[in-house]
Amino acid sequence: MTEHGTESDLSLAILGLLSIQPLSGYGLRKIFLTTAIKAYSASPGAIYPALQRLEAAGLIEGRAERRNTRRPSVAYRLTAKGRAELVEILSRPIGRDDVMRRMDKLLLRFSFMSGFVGTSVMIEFLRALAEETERYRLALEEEFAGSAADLPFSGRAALSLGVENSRTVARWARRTLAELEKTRKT
Amino acid sequence: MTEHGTESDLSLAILGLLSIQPLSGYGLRKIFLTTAIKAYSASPGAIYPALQRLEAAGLIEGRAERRNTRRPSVAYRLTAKGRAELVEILSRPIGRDDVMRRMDKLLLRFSFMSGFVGTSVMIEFLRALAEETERYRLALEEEFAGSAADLPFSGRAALSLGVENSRTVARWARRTLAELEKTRKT
DNA sequence: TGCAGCATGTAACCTGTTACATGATTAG
DNA sequence: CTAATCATGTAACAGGTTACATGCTGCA
Repeated sequence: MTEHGTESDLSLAILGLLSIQPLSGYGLRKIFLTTAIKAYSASPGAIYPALQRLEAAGLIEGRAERRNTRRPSVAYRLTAKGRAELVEILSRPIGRDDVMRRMDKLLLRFSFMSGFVGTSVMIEFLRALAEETERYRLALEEEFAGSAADLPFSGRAALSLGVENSRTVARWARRTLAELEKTRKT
Repeated sequence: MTEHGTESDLSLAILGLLSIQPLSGYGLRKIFLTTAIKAYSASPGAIYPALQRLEAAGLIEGRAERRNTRRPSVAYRLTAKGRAELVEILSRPIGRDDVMRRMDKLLLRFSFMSGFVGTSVMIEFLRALAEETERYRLALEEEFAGSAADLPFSGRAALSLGVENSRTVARWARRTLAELEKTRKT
């Protein structure tokens, strides 16, 4: 089930960051502005409403800091429910659609996994990602083989970048999987 | 300037496809459902309103086919204004933000270029893409070097996939650029 | 005759963008 | 004291998602 207003990329990024440390809205903004967690809107018009939604859903909880001023900053942290929700999101199976259209979100999910879900979940995630991505790459290559002759130069080239990107992701997933399994045995 | 309702990925995909051949709403849907132009919503709730917006803006024009039935299908084609608009969109400069957050749109743009804009525009596009992507890759690598020690395993791994993806794109851009320049000389 | 696929559309809802507004704190 | 930065928010708008609704056409 899970409450509403909890399913966007931005919400996931917020939950993930708050799982590491409590942060204010502004603290989140700075992270979105200055680190590689790009792609997730840093605009106040997105962040503050998202925080309100997450708090209304009981997934995060804000405590006023700097009590003695009229404009207190609020440090948010995950609630137990929020932690459970994050685990649930991180543990979801990977579908073909995720690989085709939501690779960014998959990466975001993976980046928050360490220490939050067990190694077996991470292993399963990477295994499924490698498999689905390979499958998708094969489909793209078939399409390429079938239609390359009809496509203009730029269409053909764009499609072939799609193939290469899939290759890069699948290779990364297999390599990371191997690293993880090595660590586990040690 | 350019009218409203014309700037989304979906609108660009529609303009691009109609620049190749006239299509009905359903024809567009089928393409989104069955080819590599994934990532662009195939749902009627997105496509039909988008077509209405583009027609209202004077960029496309629908002609009723199958006149004698009560539910005619409508074949849309680009107007002169729509062609001009598409050329303008395809020719826009590439910014850092595009490379960080809108790579899909850049690829979509490139895929429609052949025959629609001159070789010099394509060359400039690829040159700028390679350059910006390289720059971005360097920034990611710097960030990786600076924070890898603090990051948990999965965060580090996700960041390193970001680096590899940038490498793949930059390499593709340089290679495609070389191909294009060779073709030109022939 | 009835079902699958062709074909078009609407309405409610959700969330991000842009632009604006406000006040507090700190460094020069 | 004043400018930059910290810090939080709202409102209008745009566009996509989901779900629903409708009717036609060809075929078994």
